[in-house]
Amino acid sequence: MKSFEQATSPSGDTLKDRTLERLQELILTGDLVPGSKLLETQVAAKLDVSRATLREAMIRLSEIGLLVNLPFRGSYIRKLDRLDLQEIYSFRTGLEKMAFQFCWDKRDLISQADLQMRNERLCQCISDNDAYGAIMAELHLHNWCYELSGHSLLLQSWERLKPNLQFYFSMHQKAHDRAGPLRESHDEYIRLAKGDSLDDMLLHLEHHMQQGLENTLSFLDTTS
Amino acid sequence: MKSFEQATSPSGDTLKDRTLERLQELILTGDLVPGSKLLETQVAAKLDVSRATLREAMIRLSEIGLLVNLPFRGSYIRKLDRLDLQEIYSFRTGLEKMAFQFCWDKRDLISQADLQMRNERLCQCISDNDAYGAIMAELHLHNWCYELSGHSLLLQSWERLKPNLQFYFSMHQKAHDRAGPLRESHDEYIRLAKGDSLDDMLLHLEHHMQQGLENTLSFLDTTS
DNA sequence: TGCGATTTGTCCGTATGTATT
DNA sequence: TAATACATACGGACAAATCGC
Repeated sequence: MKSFEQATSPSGDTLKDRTLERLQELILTGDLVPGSKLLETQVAAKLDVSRATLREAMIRLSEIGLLVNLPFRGSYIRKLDRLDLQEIYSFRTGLEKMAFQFCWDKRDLISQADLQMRNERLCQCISDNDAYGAIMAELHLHNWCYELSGHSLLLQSWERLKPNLQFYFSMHQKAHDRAGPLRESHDEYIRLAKGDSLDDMLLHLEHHMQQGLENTLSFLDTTS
Repeated sequence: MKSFEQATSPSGDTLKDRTLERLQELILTGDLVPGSKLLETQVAAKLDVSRATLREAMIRLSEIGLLVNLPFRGSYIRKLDRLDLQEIYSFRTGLEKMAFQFCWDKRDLISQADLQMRNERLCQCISDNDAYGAIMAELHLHNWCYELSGHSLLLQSWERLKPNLQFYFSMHQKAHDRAGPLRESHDEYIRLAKGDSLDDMLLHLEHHMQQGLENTLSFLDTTS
């Protein structure tokens, strides 16, 4: 189990990996402002690592999409506009529909109880008005179908997309100093995910994601 | 146009990028045997680059999936079994269905003529018995819907998956010294892609991909 | 437009840590 | 257990490209 986690999520073992995580954290928390340039020597000093190690971490952050690297010109914190948000949500919708198609026949009592628990954790965060916790809980809830699908390419693709979602939420929460799209609990989502109609689930996913997108977009409009 | 190509496909500009392409070429052509270990000093000397530059290229090849990096143990050429092949094909099916959903309303006379041309190039390669050209032509044909979709995340995901497909085809072609799954021309695929029923297209995609997978799998069986 | 300052890209030598024998 | 081989990581160096004046 331990070795499996290390194999799929090679984090924390090497300094390069820890640097990646720390830098990602700095981006997600908003300590590094979107659009600003990262000076390698400066950031390397700040994180107390060599330039080479930092550069290796930045390459992977560029692949995720949190950084934009322009050859000979530097790396910049990714700036996300509403078009990017629409792409992320539409892609996410497609991925999650795939995930449910793959995991559908693998559901059992244990995994359903697991799903239930993840939802309850989300509900708890919402009622506690814990915005950050709610974001993480919601992502963890949606992680369920990808894990259950047993499809490594699909899971990998989702893991790459996930930081972008976190980035949005944190970005606007920081910018406007109020809770982001604190969504309603996922009752319908859960009910259908436990149900016996895959078509209904897929249809609901379209609606669910569209709702999430519109929530976030309208949230942006209130401040533009 | 030039700057756009550089922005979306950052290739050839830096030594790191050229090294990535050269190393990928060595893998795809079978010069580097799947499962074998890559010694950094040795490969760096062979490619005439520094270890740092090579490592930056290898990181991105690991993300694509052509290399497997084990911390403190080294990097190995990815070995692909039939389970990996099934994953690649099923994921590819999902991606291409997404692509057609996004590009469907963007089709026009010009893009349809473009699609036609790509198919004719493929047919030419097949009738010429040009196995390598056919592989490239087929991938270029399938590229059409991703480009037309205008969805950068989707295109990016496909671009990441594509080398894995090339890897398979080249792998077995090399191993058995005969043409890989030289598929029939994509007449039905083209006809439906030009037609006016998205549902028919999506349905055909499932069948088309399943056919491709079975062709490749049975091709493996003949030698196991 | 040009020139100096800054930064990235790239290389090298070396030291440390890990895995394997 | 010791020894070897290798990956990891560091610091300094230089050229080339970019940026700012």
